[in-house]
Amino acid sequence: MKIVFMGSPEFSVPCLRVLAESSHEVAAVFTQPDKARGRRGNQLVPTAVKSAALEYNYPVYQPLSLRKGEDAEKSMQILKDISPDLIVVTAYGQILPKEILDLPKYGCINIHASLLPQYRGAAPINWVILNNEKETGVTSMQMSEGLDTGDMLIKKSTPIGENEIYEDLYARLSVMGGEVLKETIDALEKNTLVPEKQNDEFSSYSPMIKKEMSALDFTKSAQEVHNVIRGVTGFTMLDGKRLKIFRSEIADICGEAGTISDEKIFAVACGDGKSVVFKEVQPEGKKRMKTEDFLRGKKLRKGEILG
RNA sequence: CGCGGUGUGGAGCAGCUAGGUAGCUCGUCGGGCUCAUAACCCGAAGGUCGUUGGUUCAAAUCCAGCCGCCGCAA
Repeated sequence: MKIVFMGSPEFSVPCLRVLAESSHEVAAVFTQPDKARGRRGNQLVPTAVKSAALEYNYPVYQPLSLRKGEDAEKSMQILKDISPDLIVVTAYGQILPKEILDLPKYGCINIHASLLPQYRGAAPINWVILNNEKETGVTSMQMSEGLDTGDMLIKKSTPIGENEIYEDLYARLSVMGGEVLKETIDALEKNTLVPEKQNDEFSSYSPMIKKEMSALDFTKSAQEVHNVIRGVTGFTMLDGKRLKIFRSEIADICGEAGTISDEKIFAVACGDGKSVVFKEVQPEGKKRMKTEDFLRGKKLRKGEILG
């Protein structure tokens, strides 16, 4: 088959590699435009998918939009010229117009990082952790006009560990995404796919993550604080400086909410009489490090207030 | 030229404002002790103080450029 791939972040890369290692032809790769990033000189940074695509010498297109403007028209023309049998989309970051959805013979297939119909939308991996889910997965679907509403094709689930963080899950689901894509395409060729409609009654939506959501509120329960740290990386203030928290655990240590309840292991008391123990942190201007390393250079006092 | 931080043995840091002996908490290695539990005691190795140049009798420290890492903002 002649396939066009659309994706942007690291999550999409395993899917692209699956296609690259298959017998199918990748005729083009669409990804988001390079973003200005960095503090010095605003350097342009390509997406992970672009970097990977260049390894295989695939033609890369980075339209600003597929829906309107000059880029959209050009893109449409490019796609028509290619006339792909299938378009594979995963975490592309743009909504495809119906015209494109209808273009390929087999339509467009999307790989989504949740067990649909739950957690449709942009940030399913963050939200399953924020909501303390015990299980999530990857679903492939035949794309339709709605956001992640298409008929489901293949679904794979995986348990979420108590202390597992967004990064861990992201990496795991990313690999699973590749596996699901492979199975989906194999089944498509053998014509053994059984599309299953999504039950909208059980659907839920996971909106984009906002920065404020990372601010830790220690008046909440330790579990809730723990989930924020795991799901979106927490941050708080210590000594007037910003401190990011990447990993944590819950411990039965009492204390006044928002104060250090055990200075030797960096435990902070929460609103429900338990504490979160920071396991991996990053001080402002410093590298990310394990708490034990952080504590070698920084002396904490019991009762010290955070936030 | 968006704002700012930072670079010191293997790790995390102090020292820099007021230039003059390389320090702390760990780790590693050797020895002792034997359960004091993130055990303790003694000893040792290990550093061109990011880099280049400048000032100076003397620079980790002051000045300038460059490189690296990072937070915020986009």
